[in-house]
Amino acid sequence: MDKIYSFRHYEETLYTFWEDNGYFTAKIDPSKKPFCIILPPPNANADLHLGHAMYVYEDVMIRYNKLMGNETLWLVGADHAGIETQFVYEKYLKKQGKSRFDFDRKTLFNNIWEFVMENRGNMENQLRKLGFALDWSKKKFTMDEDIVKTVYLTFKHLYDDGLVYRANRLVNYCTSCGTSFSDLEVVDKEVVGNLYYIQFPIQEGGSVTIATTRPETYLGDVAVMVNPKDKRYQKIIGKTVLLPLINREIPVIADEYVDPKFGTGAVKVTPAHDENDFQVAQKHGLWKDPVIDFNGHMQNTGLDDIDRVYVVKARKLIITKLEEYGFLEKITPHDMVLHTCYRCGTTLEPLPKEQWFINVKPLKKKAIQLVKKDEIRIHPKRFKKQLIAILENFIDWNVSRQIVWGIQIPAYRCEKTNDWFVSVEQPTSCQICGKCKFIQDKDTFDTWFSSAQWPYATLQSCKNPKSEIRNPKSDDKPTPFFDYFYPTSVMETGYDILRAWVSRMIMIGYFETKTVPFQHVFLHGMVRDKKGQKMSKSKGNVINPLDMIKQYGADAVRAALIFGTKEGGDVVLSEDKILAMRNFCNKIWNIGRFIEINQSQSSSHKSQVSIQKTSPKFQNIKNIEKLRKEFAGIEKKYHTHFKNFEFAKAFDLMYEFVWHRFADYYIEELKDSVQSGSIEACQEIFTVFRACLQMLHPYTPFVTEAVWKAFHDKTTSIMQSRFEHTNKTIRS
RNA sequence: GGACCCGUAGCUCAGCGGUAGAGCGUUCGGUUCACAUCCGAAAGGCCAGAGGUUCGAGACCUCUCGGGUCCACCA
Repeated sequence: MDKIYSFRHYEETLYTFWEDNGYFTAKIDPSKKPFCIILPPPNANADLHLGHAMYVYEDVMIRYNKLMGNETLWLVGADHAGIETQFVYEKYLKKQGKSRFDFDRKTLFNNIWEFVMENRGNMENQLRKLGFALDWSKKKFTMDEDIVKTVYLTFKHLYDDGLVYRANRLVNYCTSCGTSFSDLEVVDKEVVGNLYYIQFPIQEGGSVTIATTRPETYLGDVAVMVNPKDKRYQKIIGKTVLLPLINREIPVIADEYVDPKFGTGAVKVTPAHDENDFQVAQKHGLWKDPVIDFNGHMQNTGLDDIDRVYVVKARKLIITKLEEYGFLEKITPHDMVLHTCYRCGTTLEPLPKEQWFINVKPLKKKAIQLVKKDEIRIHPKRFKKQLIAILENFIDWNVSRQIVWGIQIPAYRCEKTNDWFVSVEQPTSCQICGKCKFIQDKDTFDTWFSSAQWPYATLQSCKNPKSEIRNPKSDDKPTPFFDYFYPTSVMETGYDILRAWVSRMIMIGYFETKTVPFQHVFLHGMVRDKKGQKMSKSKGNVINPLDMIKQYGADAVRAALIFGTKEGGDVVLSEDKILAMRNFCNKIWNIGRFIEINQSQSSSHKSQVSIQKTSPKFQNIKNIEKLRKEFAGIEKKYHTHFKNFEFAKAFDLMYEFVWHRFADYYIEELKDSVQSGSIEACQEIFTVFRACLQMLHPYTPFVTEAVWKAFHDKTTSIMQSRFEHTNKTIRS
């Protein structure tokens, strides 16, 4: 063994060794306990960042379970990441002086497909560099044919159960990007805007002043609304207001919703352009078609010189006009939040658009039950409350996206009746009228809709290598891996996507499979820099995991993400810490080297050994026994931590023990007798060290395997070994 | 407005009812003898503040102050 552990000589070779010899490949073994984790699929098109490196927790669990003798599957896949990827591709097009409008739908889709496929390998190799024990033989992509089919089937099932509906709802629409966004994708921007006070004349005499930040939308108003308890306005409720400049008549209505303290206490109601107004108007049975179109231009306002004018410009024109005619009372500055497009920064326009929605009420009810009853257990515990709150507040899910890069919604509109039907297979004839040419919805699914099905969609599509004969009937195909590994054991992901992903997997997963998609959820924290700031390119504090791996080795980077952290807490990562962990890896290596040197020595001095044996040093025997006892305690604690999902604690424990107790104390104390060939001392040190290698292996797989091979047949792996003391120390 | 997390050594963080800890940094002393990517030693803390529970509180409870995150609302 070399003086220093040089990870560069080992990492790639060892990973290839593992992969080629099938150590990552899951089989179906009914005699073993299955343990399965589905890797949250990274964006196929993007490089990994430090957040992805946090999936090391999954590797820790997988490798631990392998050493426990369980049959493990860590399933790897890639996400098409709809909006994100299309955005990246469009930037790429822009560099070439083109845009998405230069292509038809099909060509654009195919181009993005090729673009993604070219880049996909990067991400996969980066996962390998991290040492992840992923089963590459079963890798999946969210746009694989069989996955798409599953997604279609789920949608059909939801549709058949009456949980899918089409509704004219307000969506956050970006008039520049030409697409709508989910609430989750909206970026809030705090600005100082204006509050405009406008006088509306009342037909019966007098006037009422309303305050608004969006004066141009008054042309789409359906009512003026006041609080029924507001004494100032009691007498105008039920009267008729004449909208300035156009003289359209609208009623004054009353609703608790109005806050009397805000503005003047009187509010204009514009159902087509404001989410709250939309809801209130619906309650009162009021509606008026939009006065802003999907390109951001005014329409149907009743004012010829305003129609077809861009909305920002229209606002100025209208204000000038209102002022000119004496309707504008005053303008005051006002702190407000703009909903903006995360892609281009344009202020999003709430616009009514027909979309597909999923009624989540029954789904979330069941999901809440599952979480509350611990059918799905959340680690760390504090996230349980948070998840329940998230589920309780879940509103109906808009799954339509107006982009090309995604799974096209399998919904078809009859040209004759305008009714819709949903079909998993490409229909040959209209299922409504039977003869028309029907048109498929142009929209694609929200990426999270396919992600929500990932656990069962992937497992169902895993082929059993032994029984390739498959039933052609799609609903009745054999799904041995699904049967064996589902529900999966643990879903491990960042706490930031509890809402977007975890909650939806539970809802959809249960709906489709009638069981939980995973038994445990383990959430990791965010990676931050030395100062506790989020890493971002603009701050220039981004640590590239691959650079660090190149410099310090994968084991060091992995260990640095875990060492000294609290479960679910954010991780502060610095180069210093990675360096410290590299030193620890070297320490592991050198303990092995010490043992190796002394083993060969003691075997060459066999004659001396027996002499040594007849003259026992009581001190050393005492130390050997002390070590044995102390290590038994460490083993017990280690396995308890794993049982409690306290992976960082288990690692901290090993770090402290291996370095500061085992190496610094015991080896130093027993050094003399080891070097003079004491068999007892050598054996005990080797036994403990062997077990330590196994216990460290989930965290630092490379160095432990490299050392392991130094003591064993080179064709074997530490991954074949099993914890020896497990029966004594833990109960399953 | 609702919820959650965090204030512990110079810095970044562990500690979850019983003698204040780690990594990095600092100071001093050590390399033929596994490792200088090392070893030994040292300095450095009213554990944010105030009450309370307890024989005993960084730890549990209440409040205050300070930092962060998520959600809701914003005419």
